[in-house]
Amino acid sequence: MTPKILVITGPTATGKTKLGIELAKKLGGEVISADSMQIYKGMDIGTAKPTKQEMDGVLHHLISTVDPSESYSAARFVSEASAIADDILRRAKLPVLVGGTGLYIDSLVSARDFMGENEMLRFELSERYDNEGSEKMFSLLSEHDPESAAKLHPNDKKRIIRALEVFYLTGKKISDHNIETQQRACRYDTCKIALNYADRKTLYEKIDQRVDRMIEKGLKYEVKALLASGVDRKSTAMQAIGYKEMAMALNGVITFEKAVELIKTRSRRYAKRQLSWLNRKEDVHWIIWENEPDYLKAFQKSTTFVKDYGII
RNA sequence: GCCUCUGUAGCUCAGUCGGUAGAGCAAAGGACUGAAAAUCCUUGUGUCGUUGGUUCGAUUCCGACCGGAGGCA
Repeated sequence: MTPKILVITGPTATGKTKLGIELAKKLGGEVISADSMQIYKGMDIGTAKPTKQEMDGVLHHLISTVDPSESYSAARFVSEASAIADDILRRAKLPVLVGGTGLYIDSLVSARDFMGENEMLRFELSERYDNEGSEKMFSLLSEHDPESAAKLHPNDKKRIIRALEVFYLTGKKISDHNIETQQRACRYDTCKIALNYADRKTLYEKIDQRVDRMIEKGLKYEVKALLASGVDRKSTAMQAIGYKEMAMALNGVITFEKAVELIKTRSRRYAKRQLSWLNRKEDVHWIIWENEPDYLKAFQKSTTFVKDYGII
Protein backbone atom coordinates (compact mmCIF):
# COMPACT_ATOMS: atom_id res chain seq x y z
CA MET A 1 0.00 0.00 0.00
CA THR A 2 1.22 3.48 -0.84
CA PRO A 3 2.21 5.36 2.31
CA LYS A 4 0.33 8.54 3.13
CA ILE A 5 1.86 11.90 3.86
CA LEU A 6 0.61 15.41 4.46
CA VAL A 7 1.64 18.37 2.32
CA ILE A 8 1.31 22.04 3.29
CA THR A 9 2.06 24.43 0.46
CA GLY A 10 1.08 27.77 -1.10
CA PRO A 11 2.75 31.01 -2.13
CA THR A 12 5.22 32.84 0.14
CA ALA A 13 4.06 34.61 3.24
CA THR A 14 0.81 32.74 3.69
CA GLY A 15 1.61 30.93 6.93
CA LYS A 16 2.66 27.48 5.74
CA THR A 17 5.36 27.13 8.36
CA LYS A 18 3.10 27.84 11.30
CA LEU A 19 0.23 25.65 10.15
CA GLY A 20 2.68 22.86 9.37
CA ILE A 21 4.10 22.95 12.86
CA GLU A 22 0.64 23.00 14.47
CA LEU A 23 -0.48 20.01 12.45
CA ALA A 24 2.70 18.05 12.98
CA LYS A 25 2.41 18.65 16.71
CA LYS A 26 -1.19 17.47 16.92
CA LEU A 27 -0.85 14.59 14.50
CA GLY A 28 2.41 13.25 15.82
CA GLY A 29 4.40 14.20 12.79
CA GLU A 30 7.74 15.59 11.72
CA VAL A 31 8.26 18.40 9.28
CA ILE A 32 10.23 17.95 6.09
CA SER A 33 10.98 21.30 4.53
CA ALA A 34 10.38 21.46 0.78
CA ASP A 35 12.12 24.75 0.27
CA SER A 36 15.00 25.20 -2.13
CA MET A 37 16.57 28.00 -0.12
CA GLN A 38 15.89 27.11 3.51
CA ILE A 39 18.15 24.16 2.81
CA TYR A 40 21.19 26.44 3.00
CA LYS A 41 23.07 27.22 6.19
CA GLY A 42 23.41 30.82 7.27
CA MET A 43 20.40 31.99 5.30
CA ASP A 44 17.83 32.38 8.04
CA ILE A 45 16.28 35.82 7.92
CA GLY A 46 15.82 36.09 4.15
CA THR A 47 14.29 32.62 3.82
CA ALA A 48 12.03 33.06 6.85
CA LYS A 49 13.18 29.88 8.54
CA PRO A 50 11.29 28.99 11.70
CA THR A 51 13.22 29.59 14.92
CA LYS A 52 13.74 26.91 17.56
CA GLN A 53 10.91 28.43 19.60
CA GLU A 54 8.57 28.48 16.63
CA MET A 55 9.34 24.83 15.90
CA ASP A 56 7.88 24.16 19.32
CA GLY A 57 9.52 20.81 19.79
CA VAL A 58 8.52 19.50 16.35
CA LEU A 59 11.39 17.84 14.50
CA HIS A 60 12.37 19.59 11.29
CA HIS A 61 14.31 18.05 8.44
CA LEU A 62 16.18 19.55 5.48
CA ILE A 63 16.62 23.00 6.94
CA SER A 64 20.17 24.37 7.09
CA THR A 65 21.74 21.14 5.98
CA VAL A 66 23.71 22.36 2.97
CA ASP A 67 26.58 24.81 2.67
CA PRO A 68 25.71 27.82 0.50
CA SER A 69 28.74 27.17 -1.67
CA GLU A 70 27.27 23.84 -2.74
CA SER A 71 24.52 23.73 -5.30
CA TYR A 72 21.48 21.78 -4.35
CA SER A 73 19.00 20.31 -6.81
CA ALA A 74 15.61 18.72 -7.17
CA ALA A 75 17.28 15.36 -7.72
CA ARG A 76 19.17 15.59 -4.48
CA PHE A 77 16.06 16.69 -2.66
CA VAL A 78 14.14 13.65 -3.87
CA SER A 79 16.76 11.22 -2.68
CA GLU A 80 17.23 12.88 0.69
CA ALA A 81 13.60 13.65 1.39
CA SER A 82 12.39 10.19 0.43
CA ALA A 83 14.92 8.58 2.76
CA ILE A 84 13.80 10.84 5.59
CA ALA A 85 10.11 10.35 4.90
CA ASP A 86 10.49 6.60 4.81
CA ASP A 87 12.33 6.69 8.09
CA ILE A 88 9.58 8.76 9.69
CA LEU A 89 6.98 6.33 8.41
CA ARG A 90 8.97 3.39 9.73
CA ARG A 91 8.75 4.98 13.15
CA ALA A 92 4.98 5.16 12.67
CA LYS A 93 4.93 8.93 12.49
CA LEU A 94 3.50 11.27 9.89
CA PRO A 95 5.77 13.10 7.46
CA VAL A 96 4.52 16.66 6.98
CA LEU A 97 6.00 18.17 3.85
CA VAL A 98 6.00 21.95 4.23
CA GLY A 99 7.20 24.36 1.59
CA GLY A 100 6.67 26.40 -1.51
CA THR A 101 9.02 24.73 -3.96
CA GLY A 102 6.49 23.02 -6.19
CA LEU A 103 9.00 21.10 -8.26
CA TYR A 104 10.51 19.51 -5.16
CA ILE A 105 7.13 18.44 -3.81
CA ASP A 106 5.90 17.04 -7.11
CA SER A 107 9.15 15.24 -7.81
CA LEU A 108 9.16 13.60 -4.42
CA VAL A 109 5.57 12.39 -4.38
CA SER A 110 5.52 11.23 -7.98
CA ALA A 111 8.74 9.25 -7.57
CA ARG A 112 10.34 11.19 -10.36
CA ASP A 113 13.92 10.42 -11.19
CA PHE A 114 16.29 12.51 -13.21
CA MET A 115 18.49 11.40 -16.05
CA GLY A 116 21.95 12.19 -14.83
CA GLU A 117 24.06 15.22 -15.52
CA ASN A 118 27.44 16.29 -16.67
CA GLU A 119 28.55 19.74 -15.66
CA MET A 120 31.31 19.93 -18.24
CA LEU A 121 28.97 19.00 -21.07
CA ARG A 122 26.41 21.47 -19.83
CA PHE A 123 28.99 24.20 -19.73
CA GLU A 124 30.07 23.46 -23.30
CA LEU A 125 26.48 23.50 -24.51
CA SER A 126 25.92 26.79 -22.75
CA GLU A 127 28.93 28.27 -24.52
CA ARG A 128 27.68 27.02 -27.84
CA TYR A 129 24.25 28.48 -27.17
CA ASP A 130 25.80 31.88 -26.52
CA ASN A 131 28.18 31.75 -29.47
CA GLU A 132 26.17 29.99 -32.14
CA GLY A 133 22.79 31.38 -31.26
CA SER A 134 19.52 30.10 -29.91
CA GLU A 135 18.04 29.15 -33.29
CA LYS A 136 20.97 26.90 -34.09
CA MET A 137 20.72 25.04 -30.79
CA PHE A 138 16.97 24.89 -31.06
CA SER A 139 17.13 23.23 -34.46
CA LEU A 140 19.77 20.87 -33.14
CA LEU A 141 17.31 19.81 -30.46
CA SER A 142 14.56 19.53 -33.06
CA GLU A 143 16.71 16.96 -34.86
CA HIS A 144 17.49 14.82 -31.82
CA ASP A 145 14.36 15.28 -29.75
CA PRO A 146 11.54 16.89 -31.73
CA GLU A 147 9.02 16.25 -28.97
CA SER A 148 10.99 18.33 -26.49
CA ALA A 149 11.67 21.05 -29.02
CA ALA A 150 7.97 21.33 -29.78
CA LYS A 151 7.32 22.24 -26.17
CA LEU A 152 10.10 24.77 -25.82
CA HIS A 153 10.72 28.31 -27.01
CA PRO A 154 14.11 28.97 -28.69
CA ASN A 155 14.92 31.45 -25.91
CA ASP A 156 14.47 28.83 -23.21
CA LYS A 157 18.20 28.26 -22.92
CA LYS A 158 18.12 26.32 -19.69
CA ARG A 159 15.70 23.66 -20.89
CA ILE A 160 17.13 23.37 -24.38
CA ILE A 161 20.55 22.75 -22.92
CA ARG A 162 19.26 20.23 -20.42
CA ALA A 163 17.44 18.30 -23.15
CA LEU A 164 20.58 18.24 -25.30
CA GLU A 165 22.68 17.31 -22.28
CA VAL A 166 20.48 14.30 -21.62
CA PHE A 167 20.56 13.27 -25.26
CA TYR A 168 24.33 13.46 -25.64
CA LEU A 169 24.88 11.79 -22.29
CA THR A 170 22.48 8.88 -22.61
CA GLY A 171 21.44 8.75 -26.24
CA LYS A 172 17.86 8.91 -25.01
CA LYS A 173 15.28 11.64 -25.32
CA ILE A 174 14.30 13.48 -22.21
CA SER A 175 10.76 13.66 -23.57
CA ASP A 176 10.51 9.85 -23.62
CA HIS A 177 11.77 9.73 -20.07
CA ASN A 178 9.22 12.30 -18.99
CA ILE A 179 6.36 10.35 -20.49
CA GLU A 180 7.58 7.20 -18.86
CA THR A 181 7.85 8.76 -15.39
CA GLN A 182 4.40 10.21 -15.72
CA GLN A 183 2.94 6.76 -16.02
CA ARG A 184 4.75 5.54 -12.97
CA ALA A 185 2.88 5.02 -9.70
CA CYS A 186 3.27 7.70 -7.05
CA ARG A 187 5.62 7.12 -4.16
CA TYR A 188 3.20 8.63 -1.64
CA ASP A 189 -0.47 9.28 -1.30
CA THR A 190 -0.76 12.92 -0.39
CA CYS A 191 -3.28 15.07 1.31
CA LYS A 192 -2.36 18.46 -0.12
CA ILE A 193 -3.35 21.62 1.66
CA ALA A 194 -2.56 24.98 0.09
CA LEU A 195 -2.82 28.38 1.73
CA ASN A 196 -3.65 31.70 0.10
CA TYR A 197 -5.38 35.03 0.64
CA ALA A 198 -8.77 35.72 -0.89
CA ASP A 199 -7.53 38.95 -2.38
CA ARG A 200 -4.31 39.25 -4.36
CA LYS A 201 -3.81 42.71 -2.89
CA THR A 202 -3.78 41.30 0.64
CA LEU A 203 -1.21 38.70 -0.33
CA TYR A 204 1.02 41.44 -1.73
CA GLU A 205 0.61 43.54 1.40
CA LYS A 206 1.68 40.60 3.52
CA ILE A 207 4.70 40.05 1.31
CA ASP A 208 5.70 43.72 1.58
CA GLN A 209 5.32 43.62 5.35
CA ARG A 210 7.38 40.49 5.57
CA VAL A 211 10.19 42.04 3.53
CA ASP A 212 10.17 45.08 5.82
CA ARG A 213 10.44 42.75 8.80
CA MET A 214 13.40 40.95 7.22
CA ILE A 215 15.17 44.27 6.79
CA GLU A 216 14.47 45.16 10.43
CA LYS A 217 15.85 41.82 11.53
CA GLY A 218 19.10 42.61 9.76
CA LEU A 219 18.99 40.89 6.39
CA LYS A 220 21.77 43.22 5.32
CA TYR A 221 24.16 41.80 7.91
CA GLU A 222 23.21 38.24 7.11
CA VAL A 223 24.08 38.80 3.46
CA LYS A 224 27.25 40.63 4.44
CA ALA A 225 28.35 37.68 6.55
CA LEU A 226 27.53 35.27 3.76
CA LEU A 227 29.62 37.17 1.25
CA ALA A 228 32.43 37.55 3.76
CA SER A 229 32.49 33.77 4.21
CA GLY A 230 33.39 33.52 0.54
CA VAL A 231 30.12 32.44 -1.03
CA ASP A 232 30.22 32.97 -4.78
CA ARG A 233 27.84 35.56 -6.18
CA LYS A 234 26.88 33.11 -8.88
CA SER A 235 26.09 30.23 -6.55
CA THR A 236 22.57 28.88 -6.44
CA ALA A 237 22.17 30.09 -2.86
CA MET A 238 22.94 33.65 -3.88
CA GLN A 239 20.13 33.55 -6.45
CA ALA A 240 17.66 33.65 -3.58
CA ILE A 241 15.37 36.65 -3.51
CA GLY A 242 16.60 39.09 -0.91
CA TYR A 243 20.17 37.90 -1.14
CA LYS A 244 21.14 38.85 -4.67
CA GLU A 245 19.54 42.29 -4.33
CA MET A 246 21.13 42.96 -0.97
CA ALA A 247 24.48 41.87 -2.35
CA MET A 248 24.09 44.46 -5.11
CA ALA A 249 23.30 47.15 -2.56
CA LEU A 250 26.31 46.20 -0.46
CA ASN A 251 28.38 46.40 -3.59
CA GLY A 252 27.10 49.89 -4.33
CA VAL A 253 25.51 48.86 -7.63
CA ILE A 254 22.07 49.97 -6.42
CA THR A 255 20.88 51.91 -3.41
CA PHE A 256 19.62 50.22 -0.28
CA GLU A 257 16.11 51.61 -0.90
CA LYS A 258 16.15 50.30 -4.45
CA ALA A 259 17.17 46.88 -3.18
CA VAL A 260 14.23 46.74 -0.78
CA GLU A 261 11.88 47.75 -3.57
CA LEU A 262 13.33 45.06 -5.85
CA ILE A 263 13.03 42.41 -3.17
CA LYS A 264 9.36 43.24 -2.78
CA THR A 265 8.45 43.17 -6.45
CA ARG A 266 10.43 39.98 -7.07
CA SER A 267 8.77 38.31 -4.10
CA ARG A 268 5.38 39.27 -5.49
CA ARG A 269 6.24 37.81 -8.86
CA TYR A 270 7.55 34.69 -7.19
CA ALA A 271 4.25 34.27 -5.38
CA LYS A 272 2.46 34.65 -8.69
CA ARG A 273 4.56 31.89 -10.24
CA GLN A 274 3.89 29.65 -7.27
CA LEU A 275 0.17 30.22 -7.76
CA SER A 276 0.34 29.47 -11.45
CA TRP A 277 2.10 26.20 -10.59
CA LEU A 278 -0.48 25.25 -7.98
CA ASN A 279 -3.57 26.36 -9.84
CA ARG A 280 -3.43 23.52 -12.30
CA LYS A 281 -3.25 20.85 -9.63
CA GLU A 282 -6.62 19.31 -9.08
CA ASP A 283 -5.98 17.47 -5.84
CA VAL A 284 -5.28 20.54 -3.71
CA HIS A 285 -7.45 21.53 -0.75
CA TRP A 286 -7.30 25.31 -0.54
CA ILE A 287 -7.61 27.20 2.68
CA ILE A 288 -8.27 30.84 1.92
CA TRP A 289 -7.61 33.59 4.46
CA GLU A 290 -9.87 36.64 4.35
CA ASN A 291 -7.59 39.30 5.78
CA GLU A 292 -5.60 37.66 8.53
CA PRO A 293 -4.64 34.01 8.95
CA ASP A 294 -7.04 32.18 11.22
CA TYR A 295 -4.97 29.23 12.34
CA LEU A 296 -7.63 27.78 14.59
CA LYS A 297 -10.10 27.52 11.74
CA ALA A 298 -7.40 26.31 9.36
CA PHE A 299 -6.39 23.68 11.86
CA GLN A 300 -9.94 22.38 12.14
CA LYS A 301 -10.40 22.38 8.38
CA SER A 302 -7.11 20.60 7.84
CA THR A 303 -8.03 17.98 10.38
CA THR A 304 -11.18 17.12 8.47
CA PHE A 305 -9.25 16.93 5.20
CA VAL A 306 -6.73 14.65 6.84
CA LYS A 307 -9.49 12.45 8.32
CA ASP A 308 -11.29 12.19 4.98
CA TYR A 309 -8.02 11.14 3.55
CA GLY A 310 -7.61 8.35 6.07
CA ILE A 311 -4.33 9.61 7.43
CA ILE A 312 -5.71 9.53 10.96
C1' G B 1 2.77 90.08 -9.99
C1' C B 2 5.24 89.02 -14.76
C1' C B 3 7.92 85.54 -18.02
C1' U B 4 9.36 80.53 -19.57
C1' C B 5 8.63 75.38 -19.46
C1' U B 6 5.12 71.58 -18.21
C1' G B 7 0.32 68.40 -17.51
C1' U B 8 -0.60 61.72 -22.33
C1' A B 9 -1.23 54.21 -19.19
C1' G B 10 -0.25 52.68 -12.01
C1' C B 11 5.11 55.21 -12.70
C1' U B 12 8.96 57.60 -16.10
C1' C B 13 8.33 59.56 -20.65
C1' A B 14 7.74 59.47 -26.41
C1' G B 15 4.25 60.98 -30.23
C1' U B 16 0.40 62.69 -33.50
C1' C B 17 3.18 68.80 -39.69
C1' G B 18 -5.20 68.20 -37.07
C1' G B 19 -8.13 61.89 -38.75
C1' U B 20 -9.09 59.69 -30.62
C1' A B 21 -2.15 57.14 -29.39
C1' G B 22 3.21 53.93 -27.92
C1' A B 23 7.94 52.44 -25.31
C1' G B 24 10.36 50.91 -20.77
C1' C B 25 9.15 49.62 -15.87
C1' A B 26 5.04 47.96 -12.83
C1' A B 27 0.71 44.68 -13.63
C1' A B 28 -2.17 40.37 -15.55
C1' G B 29 -2.13 35.35 -17.64
C1' G B 30 0.64 30.93 -18.83
C1' A B 31 4.72 27.26 -18.97
C1' C B 32 7.89 24.36 -15.95
C1' U B 33 11.05 16.78 -15.09
C1' G B 34 19.10 17.45 -11.96
C1' A B 35 19.78 25.97 -10.95
C1' A B 36 12.89 26.13 -9.63
C1' A B 37 13.33 32.06 -4.58
C1' A B 38 15.80 29.72 -11.06
C1' U B 39 14.39 30.05 -16.18
C1' C B 40 11.09 31.04 -20.28
C1' C B 41 6.56 32.74 -23.18
C1' U B 42 2.11 35.89 -24.05
C1' U B 43 -1.02 40.34 -23.18
C1' G B 44 -3.45 44.83 -22.36
C1' U B 45 -3.73 48.82 -19.66
C1' G B 46 -6.00 55.72 -21.62
C1' U B 47 -12.47 60.99 -20.84
C1' C B 48 -4.25 62.58 -24.05
C1' G B 49 -5.48 68.48 -16.94
C1' U B 50 -10.53 71.29 -17.32
C1' U B 51 -13.33 74.44 -20.39
C1' G B 52 -14.46 77.54 -24.60
C1' G B 53 -13.00 78.77 -29.85
C1' U B 54 -11.35 77.67 -35.03
C1' U B 55 -12.42 73.20 -38.06
C1' C B 56 -16.22 68.34 -41.54
C1' G B 57 -13.13 66.61 -37.46
C1' A B 58 -8.89 68.78 -31.83
C1' U B 59 -5.13 64.95 -27.51
C1' U B 60 -2.56 67.91 -31.42
C1' C B 61 -3.74 74.90 -33.29
C1' C B 62 -5.64 79.47 -30.33
C1' G B 63 -7.75 81.59 -25.57
C1' A B 64 -9.10 81.20 -20.49
C1' C B 65 -8.87 78.54 -16.08
C1' C B 66 -6.72 74.83 -12.63
C1' G B 67 -2.28 71.97 -10.95
C1' G B 68 3.45 71.35 -11.14
C1' A B 69 8.67 73.16 -12.07
C1' G B 70 12.04 77.09 -12.94
C1' G B 71 13.41 82.31 -13.79
C1' C B 72 12.74 87.71 -13.05
C1' A B 73 11.13 91.04 -9.62
